[in-house]
Amino acid sequence: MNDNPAAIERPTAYPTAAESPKVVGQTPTMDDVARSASVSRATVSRVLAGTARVSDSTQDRVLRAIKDLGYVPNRMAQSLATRSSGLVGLLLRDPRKAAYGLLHSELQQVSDRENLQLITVVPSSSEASSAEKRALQRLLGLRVDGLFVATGVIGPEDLAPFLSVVPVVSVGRPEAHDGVYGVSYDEVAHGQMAADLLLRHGHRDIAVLATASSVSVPESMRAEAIMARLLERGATVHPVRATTFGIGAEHSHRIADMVREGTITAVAFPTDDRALDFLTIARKSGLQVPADVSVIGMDGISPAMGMIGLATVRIPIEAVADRAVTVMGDLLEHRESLPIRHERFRGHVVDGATLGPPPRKRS
Amino acid sequence: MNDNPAAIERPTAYPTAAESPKVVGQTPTMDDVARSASVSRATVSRVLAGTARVSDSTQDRVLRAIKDLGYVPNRMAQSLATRSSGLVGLLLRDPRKAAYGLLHSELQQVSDRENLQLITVVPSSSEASSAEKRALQRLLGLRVDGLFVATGVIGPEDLAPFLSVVPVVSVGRPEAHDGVYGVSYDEVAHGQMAADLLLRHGHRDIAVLATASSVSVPESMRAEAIMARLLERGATVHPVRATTFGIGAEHSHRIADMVREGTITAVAFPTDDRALDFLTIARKSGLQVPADVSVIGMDGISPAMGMIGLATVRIPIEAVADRAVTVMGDLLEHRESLPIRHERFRGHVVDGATLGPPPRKRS
DNA sequence: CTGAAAGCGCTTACAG
DNA sequence: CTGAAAGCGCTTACAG
Repeated sequence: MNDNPAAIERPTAYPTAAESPKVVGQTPTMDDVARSASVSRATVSRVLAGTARVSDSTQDRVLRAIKDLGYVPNRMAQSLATRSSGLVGLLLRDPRKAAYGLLHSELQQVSDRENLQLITVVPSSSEASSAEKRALQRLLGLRVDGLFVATGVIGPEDLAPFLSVVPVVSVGRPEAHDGVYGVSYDEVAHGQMAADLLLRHGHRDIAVLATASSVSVPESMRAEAIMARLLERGATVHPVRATTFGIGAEHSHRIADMVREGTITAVAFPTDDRALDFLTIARKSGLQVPADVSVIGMDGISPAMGMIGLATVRIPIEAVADRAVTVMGDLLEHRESLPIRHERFRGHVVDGATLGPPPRKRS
Repeated sequence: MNDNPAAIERPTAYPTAAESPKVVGQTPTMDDVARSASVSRATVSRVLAGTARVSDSTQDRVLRAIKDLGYVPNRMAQSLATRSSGLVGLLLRDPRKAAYGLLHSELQQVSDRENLQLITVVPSSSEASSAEKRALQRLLGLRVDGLFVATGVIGPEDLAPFLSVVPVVSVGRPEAHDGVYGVSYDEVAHGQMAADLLLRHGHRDIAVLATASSVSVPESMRAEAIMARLLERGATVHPVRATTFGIGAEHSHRIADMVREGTITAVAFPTDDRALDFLTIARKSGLQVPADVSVIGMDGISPAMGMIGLATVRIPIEAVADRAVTVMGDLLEHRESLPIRHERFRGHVVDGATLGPPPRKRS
């Protein structure tokens, strides 16, 4: 968990002020407000809801009391009474990944705009599947009105029991259950875009890092699409199989060797991270990019990417988040009338400094 | 919001299967379980709580019924009855930033380990201060038992009214209210570490990008600490004032000019991002790093950083998250007896390929 | 070991 | 426009 040796060091502690500043008071309740404003609970509730007509003077008194007491309505009680939490849950896979971070941020923005209250739960990454189930339970226990699932491991079978209870939108994951509305990336198109860009630069002998689908479905889809397109266009494909999710340096070395042997003039990766790893290793071993080999990645999210100049395909996270929230809004309004679909959005190619024409044949 | 032109494009839609697979059923309630198991609600509750003794046979019947009905206890009702939500809220600033992403992930891990149920709310970034207040309300409305605040903008005055109601731990932000327990980074030490590293490499004429404290308190603290240490050690400091939060290319160009003029041999940045920007610009304009100028950043979080080889100071996010959760656990157990402190953790220096000895004096 | 009942803090017909 | 009362789905003394 904590591999930072400094963590063990005693922290600098600055004892401050006194103990708890105030007496620990009970949170004021609607009854307190009612009493303080000399009205009934019902009236306070009405003022809060802003729906029914309330005379100005009572309204004022109630508002004052609320302010004075620092009253915050208890949503638990509200939702119990109304049978609706007003909350939309987000099951998020891994906040450390830039793509998920951006997705989280975007979903949040759009939800806010649409007046959906988003609350996020992250399954602890250990014990992936059971953790995701527990996180799911947490959200369902909160009786969220809707659920965004942006996480890979949880299977349709876990989701199925709840589909009839709460609208679920699967976000940014390629595979989707028939009973679940899906909004995701068009990974096949992305693969084709990457392939086409390499072809356009004149490459014909191309390595592709092909992640096993057991490791990552999206990565595998991308790689397969790249290879299919290249073959279709008559290029020669040199697949390099990756069977680990982590970035394995061996792949990068293997590919560097292929460059030196003159077997390939370009290489495509299913993620920017993997491409970056290759770039680092290639440069260290004296290869020039793009003079000796052209490189393209996929994702386009990391802010560092632009500075490095890596060519890539930018996945349309913003569009996906936007659409997912719209769909959720629709589902919440007229649940049964919306036919379930799986929508896929495509991003755009980002040309970069890692792309050039193939080097002349070495003699 | 959505600056991706592809977003407008019609998505590929794959209509799937049928409409909603099942009839929309009401979520089963504890009463349903009780009836199905022919016991009272109280007994179901006891089985769920696992506290009181229940005969094996009833227990079995209840468990069966729960499974059969797919019963998930309504936490809203539970917390209303127990006056405790069992939830700890996290107010998170910006999920897009790698440092926050990692913090989020770590807090999640540790909370899980400590059996705290973490739920996260992100203030929509627009209208910073009021959005944060709304997000705060959302969490308080949920009657969280504790609150992590990992966001800069919200002021002590907004927090104050709730301090007596719910334990608050401020995480990773340097300034902290006297009434709030703080666990953060020792930015002063970090600044000194960066300064010392440059000095150790023999540099004496050093530029420091100094962010205004109105822009970012942590950045400003770091920069001030770097400069103070350098001066203390007899080096010549060339401050470059930054007054925007975004990365301004002008600063990088200015610093590059100072290198060419021979004014400085090294430069320190208060964030890796800013350092990266300089690296990019410096290299484009023909400067060699570290041959012409040494560079150090601060943060050490982005995965790309290692590949680039940027020297930096790695902030101890893991240690801070770990400690923050421990503190929260203590506060939840024996609230009044824990004196409020502000603890600061220090990270460690990461030497990198962007550091070298000062170039010989140009003639 | 088990059940009846009160109560948690709200909302919402139903009557004025 | 306003209040009394029932009910949302649980938990927890209090009695058996």
